[in-house]
Amino acid sequence: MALSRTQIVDEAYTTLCEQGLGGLSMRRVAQELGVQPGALYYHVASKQDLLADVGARILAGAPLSTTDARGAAADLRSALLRVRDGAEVVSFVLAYRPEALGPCLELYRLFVDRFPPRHAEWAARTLVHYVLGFVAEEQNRAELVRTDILDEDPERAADAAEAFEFGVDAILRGLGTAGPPAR
Amino acid sequence: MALSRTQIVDEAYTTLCEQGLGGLSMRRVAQELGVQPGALYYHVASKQDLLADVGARILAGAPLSTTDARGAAADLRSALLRVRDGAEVVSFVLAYRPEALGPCLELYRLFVDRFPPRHAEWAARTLVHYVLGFVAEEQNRAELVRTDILDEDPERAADAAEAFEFGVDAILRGLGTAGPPAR
DNA sequence: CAAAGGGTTTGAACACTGTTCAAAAGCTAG
DNA sequence: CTAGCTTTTGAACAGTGTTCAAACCCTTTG
Repeated sequence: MALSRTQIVDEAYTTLCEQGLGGLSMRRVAQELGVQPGALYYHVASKQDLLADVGARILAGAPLSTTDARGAAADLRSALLRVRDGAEVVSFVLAYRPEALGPCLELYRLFVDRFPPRHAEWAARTLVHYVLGFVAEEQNRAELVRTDILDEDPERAADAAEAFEFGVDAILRGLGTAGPPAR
Repeated sequence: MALSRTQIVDEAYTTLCEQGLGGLSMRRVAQELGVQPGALYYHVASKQDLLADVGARILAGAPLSTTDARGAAADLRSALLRVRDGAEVVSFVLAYRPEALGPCLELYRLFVDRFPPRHAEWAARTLVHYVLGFVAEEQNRAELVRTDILDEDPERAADAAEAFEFGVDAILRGLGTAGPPAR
């Protein structure tokens, strides 16, 4: 059967899940598809181009809540955590081709009735930047643990969800959106 | 003169400023020092090890305010912006060797009299994650512009500082720390 | 049925990357 | 001057993203 862009993105996504960003090479994807590396470049302009689609797929896997910002942030975090180095990939795509990340920026709808449009977008980005920063560190650490460069830190791991929510709640409180009352 | 670790870190820092992370290779650093690549590995365990020191140097360049969280966030952003891909490097080091980033995590002192220690650290990390996420996107975009993959967006660039402060203020408001009153 | 014309894939090459290690070189203390 | 230690070399290993002429396969036309 003829190779297709979708097939390549699928394989890249799978490889990313299994091997992380460090193990995701064009050559490996090609090999997994039983094809020479050069063949990929007929369907895909560059590795970055391919990554943009992979980033979109990461977010497509778990749609964000459209009614509750607190829930949406949690949804985003767990979508990212499902894929090794998910935050790093999505963070890159956010700069490279933000339009590929539709669902992510749809988040701003949650703020649009509380802010002028310009500020609603900033509010959404504040939340997204926090989530990406938080999960990027989480996953960077996980990769280092996997290669025995770092020891696991069970205490930190156990607190991760709570620490994450602490930040989300603070941000939402500051944005004047629904959240638990200030303590 | 004999090669030294400091000399290598200096050269790596300079190369990072001039060429970005994509142009920072062990071979290039070696060449710039008039030395064979292998020589570096007598003074440095790995590229990651080297990057940890470079990350520390990035932050050392501009010490953070120790009295004002809003100012400290701005200081952190401008320290990162001074160096190409500064946020990506520091973000990695935050996971790889956080103790090398002393000044960055000292930020938590600003929250220590308002929260129990555990929460003070989370508060500091919330701010740091946001700043890193924000600047990482800024700089990723800048790198893509530099390689003509993206067009410059003057409108976004002009608003960057304001957007950044919008987020910082929201976070600090949510954390219950000094900041402008809610609008 | 054959030939022409795509679209698709190959195979090889280019110019790189981080890292290792035996051997050589440089230097200093005895 | 020489033994011994620190430092550097040079070469190699096993990869990386990307390009491109040439070959291949398949469909459509004569």
